[in-house]
Amino acid sequence: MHKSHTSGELRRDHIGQTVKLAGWVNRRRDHGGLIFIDLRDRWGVTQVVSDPESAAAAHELLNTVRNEFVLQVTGVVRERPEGQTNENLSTGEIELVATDVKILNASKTPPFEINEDSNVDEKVRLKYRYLDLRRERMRRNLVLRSEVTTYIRNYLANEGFIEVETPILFKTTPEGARDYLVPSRVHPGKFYALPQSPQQLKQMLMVAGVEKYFQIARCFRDEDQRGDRQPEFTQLDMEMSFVERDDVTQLLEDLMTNMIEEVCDKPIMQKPWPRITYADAMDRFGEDRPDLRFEMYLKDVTAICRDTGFKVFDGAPMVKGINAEGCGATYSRKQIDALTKFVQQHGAKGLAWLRIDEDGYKSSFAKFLSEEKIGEMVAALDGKPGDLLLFIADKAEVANDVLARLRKRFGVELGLADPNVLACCWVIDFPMFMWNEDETRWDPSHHLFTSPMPDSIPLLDTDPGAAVGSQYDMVINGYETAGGSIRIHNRALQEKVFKLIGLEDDVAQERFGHMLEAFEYGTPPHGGIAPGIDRLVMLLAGEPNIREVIAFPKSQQATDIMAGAPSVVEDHQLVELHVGILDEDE
RNA sequence: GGCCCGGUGGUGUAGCGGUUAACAUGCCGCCCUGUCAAGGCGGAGAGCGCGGGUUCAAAUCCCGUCCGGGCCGCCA
Repeated sequence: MHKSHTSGELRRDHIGQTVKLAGWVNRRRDHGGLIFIDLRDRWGVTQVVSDPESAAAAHELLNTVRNEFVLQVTGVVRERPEGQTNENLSTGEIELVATDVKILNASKTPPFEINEDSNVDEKVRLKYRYLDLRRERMRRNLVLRSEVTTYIRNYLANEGFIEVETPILFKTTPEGARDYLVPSRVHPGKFYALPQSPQQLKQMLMVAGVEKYFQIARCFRDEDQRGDRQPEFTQLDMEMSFVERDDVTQLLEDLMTNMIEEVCDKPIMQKPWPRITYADAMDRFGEDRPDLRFEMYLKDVTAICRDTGFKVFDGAPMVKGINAEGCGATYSRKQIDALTKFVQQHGAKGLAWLRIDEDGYKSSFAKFLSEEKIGEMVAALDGKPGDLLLFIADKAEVANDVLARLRKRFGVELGLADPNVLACCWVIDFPMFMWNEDETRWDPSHHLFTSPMPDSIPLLDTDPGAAVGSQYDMVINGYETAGGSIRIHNRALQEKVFKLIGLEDDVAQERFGHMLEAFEYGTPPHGGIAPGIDRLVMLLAGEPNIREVIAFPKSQQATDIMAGAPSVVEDHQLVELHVGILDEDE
């Protein structure tokens, strides 16, 4: 080893010992006759000091080093002089007096500061990701991520789970997201697909009698990027046999609660986690992934708004509102106009607003309504002087969606959503299907293998829209961080669901015949869930996007800026794969 | 596919029709034995993503394009 200790571990106890450290020059402070080097490695920083008298050669060499040089320093641990300790440093009570210095490697001046948390263009950070990862923020995130996965592995191993790897080269499933395809060399014209998740494979493991499976699995979806979406991402994929919904949610809730309290100092807002039905979530939050860190519930005032004589309200299927408390006093007309623009961008026709003053109202719509109706609306939203009430009148989907976005916007803008708290909850009782207007058929609201709740099985024949699925989502601070369900384990039921979502028999057979057949060989009841590791670590780390918790993320256009992927390939490689490139100029 | 924001020394920013393109930091040199974002003095470093246009004059205005980011669509 090039070092005997790390740069984070030397303390008073080591005083007098001769040790060897190796790491990077974090900072150099040259006093002429005396040079200080902050030597950094993954574990911390230790101050090295040159002694020009007893170690002239070492001093000379330290004269020539610069930031990010890689050094090996041999020296004696010494107590710092009276009044010279550094309380910001875990090693701040001691320093290493260099007796011998070796430059293990020099470094060019880095393109940005490694030793401070300065803002740097993402382009530059991603191009030099190996330098970006040296910085404290990224180092901390890498460590946190490792702690999360290590904790999960140990916990699940203790619970009797086994980790099984599943193929990366698998089969296309066109009913999901767009697949990444890999051409087959030995089968001209045929393609593997990278898995969007190991869904089918983990169910096959249940057929295989594994009973308790997990995997830290890489998943691939060829869709456009967002701050919380990358083309490849990581899930804790889990599946269990002989379980019901509450067994799965209980296990995951225990795992997550213990894990979070072990690796993260953010408190969990409520334990046990609230369980919210889909209907309740839509009613109070307008969405199925509510941010529970603050209230500002949506209030349905449709009934009040009937027969008002105001066309916008009378004609709308739904009128719903929120109370931005205190904003009546603080929001300017210009800010309200910005909110109007915001809701229009998301599909609402307009924003009806009402400011409550001490002596009356200021409003975009009050003049069209009776004093009495306005009083009822204000009462419904608990409005008081200084408040700003905002209403959307539209189809239920639009009113809910837009108000949910407004609510989340206020959560940030008004500082209602405490970034240091984790509000975890379960959303349950999802509808089994969502009506797809464009294709005039039912779409599964989770995926095609989700079982209906036992009571809902008869509804598949009579009223599919009313059927409740066994799906459960784990939501943290408004992010969907896991989704799972109890699966169908019966061929006839699976075929019925395929039929309902418009999968022709022969297509179902071609794509999922292996599963249907497997269900005929003693498949146990089973279910599972898959938390997204990237989002989870992002929330624990308090980062604004998942790129910050992925060592080598892709850009928004799905490229690797450091290596330059994707790239052109040699013609002979294409020939081997029986692949040609279309000329798309026309 | 669409909308929005951004691209100016190595890095982060200012400048938004006429400037010697400014500031901070980093970098280089000299001085300096107790600093820890060390300090002092001096210096080098960009012609403003790229291409075209308007203008007497463009980093500043217009068009196109590339790149990064946010969002809509998309994400069973």
